[in-house]
Amino acid sequence: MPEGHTIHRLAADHHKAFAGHKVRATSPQGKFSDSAALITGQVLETAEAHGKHLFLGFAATGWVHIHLGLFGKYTWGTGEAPPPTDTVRLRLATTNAGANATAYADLRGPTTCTLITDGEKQAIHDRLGPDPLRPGDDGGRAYARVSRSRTSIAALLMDQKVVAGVGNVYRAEVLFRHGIDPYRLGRDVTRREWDAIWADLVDLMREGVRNNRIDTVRPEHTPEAMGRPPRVDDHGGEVYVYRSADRPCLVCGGGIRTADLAARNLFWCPSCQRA
DNA sequence: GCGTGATGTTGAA
DNA sequence: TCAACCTCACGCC
Repeated sequence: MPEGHTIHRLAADHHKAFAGHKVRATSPQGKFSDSAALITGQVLETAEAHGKHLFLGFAATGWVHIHLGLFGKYTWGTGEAPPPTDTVRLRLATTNAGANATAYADLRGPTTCTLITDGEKQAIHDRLGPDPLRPGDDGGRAYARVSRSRTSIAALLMDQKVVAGVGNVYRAEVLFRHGIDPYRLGRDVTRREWDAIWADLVDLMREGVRNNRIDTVRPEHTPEAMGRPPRVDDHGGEVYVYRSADRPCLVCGGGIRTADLAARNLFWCPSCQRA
């Protein structure tokens, strides 16, 4: 689940469910118990995302900083919350006992779930690059780094100091959509190419927030439009190359390749993506 | 029941 | 470059 679109969606969902409400916070799993005690009874003022970082704002107490890492997941529900399982790091629930349906959110498996100050939050923003999903963030700032770098564009896109929020799926897909070989060096990416990549990330990731999944295939290339069997993938969305090494390229019919790059799986179509 | 892998990041070697 | 961390679903006995 967790690339930037997931986190921005979570920020919006927290806002909708909890903003302006006193919350009840518990940590059945234990690691957040002390902080949960401080949060309980406080009003959630705001929820914000930058890249893959989620910030829940409680005026009196500071911010809850959450990073899902690779395994972190949220489960949402309305009505009476069932007894939490013992891996729930943080359960937030509304406190109104009246006629309104109560809401709860269970967080499991995050890399980070801690209480931080304004200053600590600012330090996180400072070390993150521009985020295609933050209005006003500037892709040109990312290009300043990309264009000076002898690192591959595939590695640069995953570097959160360069662009915040892109993960392994968007990385593979946006490079495919722009016909760029993942091993091309950053400094060999033109300004025009980068501007197109950035604009595309803005579109794709907004769509990702809307649908809560990653879809990158243009209508004319869907398996249906190409007369191929529909794709079944547990990640849920329709993609060109991510985890697709077992099927022909939707555009050229050639083989999708996969390789290790910096301990992550890379996917690309060598005939559609030229150096 | 056991082994595996996954949309991520950090910190030590 | 590598191990560590966090959780769960899936395939294969």
